[in-house]
Amino acid sequence: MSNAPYRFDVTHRVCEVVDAHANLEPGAETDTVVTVAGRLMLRRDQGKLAFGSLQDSSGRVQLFAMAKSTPEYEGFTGLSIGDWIAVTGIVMMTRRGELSVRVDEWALLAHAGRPFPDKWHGISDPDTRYRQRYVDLWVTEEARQTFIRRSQIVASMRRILHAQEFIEVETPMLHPIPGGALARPFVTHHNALGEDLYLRIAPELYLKRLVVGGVEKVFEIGRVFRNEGMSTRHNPEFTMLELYWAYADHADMMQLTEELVAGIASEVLGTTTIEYDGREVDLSTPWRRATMEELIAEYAGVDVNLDTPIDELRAICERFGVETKAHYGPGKLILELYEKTCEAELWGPVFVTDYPVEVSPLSREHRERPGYTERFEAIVAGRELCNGFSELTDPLIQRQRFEAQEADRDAGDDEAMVVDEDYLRALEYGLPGTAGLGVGVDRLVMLLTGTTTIRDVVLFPTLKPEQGRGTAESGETVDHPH
RNA sequence: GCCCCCGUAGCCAAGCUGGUUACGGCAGCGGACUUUUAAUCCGAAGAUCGUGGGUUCGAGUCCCACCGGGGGCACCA
Repeated sequence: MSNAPYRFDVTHRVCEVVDAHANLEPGAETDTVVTVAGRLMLRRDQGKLAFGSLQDSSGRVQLFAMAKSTPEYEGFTGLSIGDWIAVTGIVMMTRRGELSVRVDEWALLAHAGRPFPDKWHGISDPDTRYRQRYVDLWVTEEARQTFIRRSQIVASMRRILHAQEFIEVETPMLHPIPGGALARPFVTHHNALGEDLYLRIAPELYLKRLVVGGVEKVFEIGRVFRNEGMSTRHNPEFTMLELYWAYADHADMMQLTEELVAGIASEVLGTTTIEYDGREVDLSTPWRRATMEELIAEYAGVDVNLDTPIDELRAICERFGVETKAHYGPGKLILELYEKTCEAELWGPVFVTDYPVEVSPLSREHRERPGYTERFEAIVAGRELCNGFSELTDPLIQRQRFEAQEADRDAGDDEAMVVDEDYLRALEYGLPGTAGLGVGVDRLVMLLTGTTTIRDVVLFPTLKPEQGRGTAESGETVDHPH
């Protein structure tokens, strides 16, 4: 059994020691005694002297040990890189001007039985970084910073929404009917119920039920699951912010969205001008608004709308290399054309508006443009950041939309929606004009941390199982000191 | 699901058109060293070259399959 202590009294975080003694003269010794703890990340032995670097969650500080004053000096110099230790001693400055804690007492808290990667080169293999994030976090400074920033971004998001009196809720992750988005779900099974359940693809329909229930401003930040391909911007489970705001419409929501994103950037980064992928992004408000058709005209140079003859639309799509299916109507064709020709080109931030009804089964029809909806997506750096709209509130129209979706499903579209009778029943009780928004939190974090792959903002991204490779069971030798 | 690329010791990493005992660095091990900063110096060691087949007198290198990863496409409110 290990004789490592069950608990240990630490008096200072490393950053507190560093901050409080930044201006010591070289060679100075204070009479401030501190106890710090962390991992030994480097060691430089020099005979009767030894230097080490102790790292905790707040930073690094040098350790200074002397054979004549450090107890069990041989044991100290025999520590492994990566060992968790606690050190008690005075704060001092070496002759070369490196702030240090003198090792007057020390204790081993946990031995690192596996060697840490190269102290200088770190880990380059992404597989190792994602699989063994516990190692990556110690070795890769940027990784640690990214996840700290992620926490700050989400905290800022909550702070801003709470300040506007939105209420945070949690709704089911196990859904009897997958709904609220066009996506393939993961299926699971509940034994006692004897029923299949679906991991949610969106919380949308539950949150709008809450508006029916009188929660006028509501949001949820949580995981959703989509059974789709993986890429630099797609992880099968990812985090969404969804919010609903009674009595408001899409224009209000666009304003809230840009203020939210710019506000988070200001709070967390101190600026609304950021750099992404080598280019500047100006998140300051207001953001440009442009209809989908205006953008198609701008980027593809063709004028299309819902009145364009469908044969002509198909021909245009083919000209731009868009793959079309027989059951696509004009709305779907226009959306496909937009996605092919515009989306990746849009640096933004820009709100793309006026999505066709055909591709927006939960959005309310545009008050001035029949066939279109009051829906918008914000595009930043060529990526979809969020989606929002004036919500469809009429239960009869919603039923028709669901039925149209089921027709698509019957035509072979396994991402189409199915009729949710309870949701329709909720709408029958009355949903006032309401605006809704969904934000991809991981993508927002990517944007604000300058990260180009979602795996760098998700602590444990989905990977294939490694099947025993590199695990203790594989017969690899592990150094057990006890 | 498709295409391209990658996989050499705990980590980083050479290895040109196939040619004998696979170059090094860090970490680890032994030794020297009382102010180092990726400490330095000396010494010894550590490799089923992702796995399995195949071609060849000879394979880390060429071919096939599989495993894992990366990028792209498809898919993706």
